[in-house]
Amino acid sequence: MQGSPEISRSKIQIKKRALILNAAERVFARHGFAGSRLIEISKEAGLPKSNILYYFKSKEDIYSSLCQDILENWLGAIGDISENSEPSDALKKYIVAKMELSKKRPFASKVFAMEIISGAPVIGDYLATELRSWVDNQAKIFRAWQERGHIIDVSPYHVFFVIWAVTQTYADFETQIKLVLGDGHLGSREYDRAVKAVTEIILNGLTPRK
Amino acid sequence: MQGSPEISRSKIQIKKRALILNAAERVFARHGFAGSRLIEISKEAGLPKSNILYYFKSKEDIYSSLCQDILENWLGAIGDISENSEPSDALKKYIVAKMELSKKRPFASKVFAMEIISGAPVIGDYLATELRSWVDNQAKIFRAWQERGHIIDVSPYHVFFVIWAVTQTYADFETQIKLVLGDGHLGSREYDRAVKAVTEIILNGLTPRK
DNA sequence: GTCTATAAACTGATAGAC
DNA sequence: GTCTATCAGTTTATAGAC
Repeated sequence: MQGSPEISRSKIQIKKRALILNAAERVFARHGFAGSRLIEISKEAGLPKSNILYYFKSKEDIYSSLCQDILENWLGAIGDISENSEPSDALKKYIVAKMELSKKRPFASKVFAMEIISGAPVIGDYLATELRSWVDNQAKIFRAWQERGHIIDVSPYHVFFVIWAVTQTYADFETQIKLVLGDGHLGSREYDRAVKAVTEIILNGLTPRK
Repeated sequence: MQGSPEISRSKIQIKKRALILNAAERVFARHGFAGSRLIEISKEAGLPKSNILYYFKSKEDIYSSLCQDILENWLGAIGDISENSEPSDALKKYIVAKMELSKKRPFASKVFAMEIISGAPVIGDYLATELRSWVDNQAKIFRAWQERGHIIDVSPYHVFFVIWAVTQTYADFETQIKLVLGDGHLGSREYDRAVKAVTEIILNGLTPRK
């Protein structure tokens, strides 16, 4: 997960690399790293295969560049949970932001899902360091809320596992959801229903009863 | 998803096929169908590669047999939700059963996750017919509960998507959970905490406030 | 920068000896 | 039933013409 800070690229390089990463995202989302073929990425990108290996030195290079790109995009899109806000406001914002991300970039979510199911060979280091310390910090805020009686007394870590699971399922298991709903596509109306159900269940679920 | 009812097999065939399917479950869980190699399955099973293709006619045959096996196992392990019981009792039973299945057979859960993320080419038909009609029936029970004011008014379908996502995350994203918790393994103590958190959040989340 | 040709290694599956 | 040998097709990656 080391950055590539010193590499200077021309305009066309930046453009083509972005085109290839975009195509790779769709291919890796469907077959994972090991199951994906360069020729499929090249077809998806509308480029000859050898052109792909001109812009990236290997299949692994494409994959790790993609993972890094997704990671940076996600970190930018989702903010922290601030201690000063009301728990319900802060959590709602977080959940809605994650649901929007699932809707906006479902293939990125699928690439991550496959990567983690495969044992996180590429992003494992990030999970164990940056993500872990981020969750540790958020957990402190949760504990403060719990001491004030604002949310129920459950492990904050598992609250995050629940939120992640639920919000990402609408990207990762889109196929299943479509087939069970009998809908050709997960339209905006159904997606709104999903956001409503998810936020209601989790927020209500975390709120104590007197 | 058609059964193979008429095929008679000797004892050794049954035994070796089970051994191979067990090995294949671990391999497919890690790399998905397209990313898995017969040689890896053979190593995992402790058999020479050509022996694998003596007991199964192709890689696809292994995979679809495995999917069918998992499906039957799951249908047997998890019962329906009965209308007559209290919603909280019925739902708690269902959630705990799903959590136990995730703990007991995590690789099976991962195979399914990868299959669905890949667009469900093999189990798609099952999802669109059997699973869909099962959920349709359960949804009616939910609607009855909602009319009596026993659970909150959200789409029953999304309640299932939430429950599935949360219970399966402890199998599928086990790697991430371990790394974030900083634990070498998801021990029984932590798993109990997970079951507690998940059931509390969902049951509390579905219970109306007067 | 782009594309054809091809090397070098691998993969699913089969044939046939034991 | 088990195992070695091997075929035919594929895959990543490189060399070199344009």
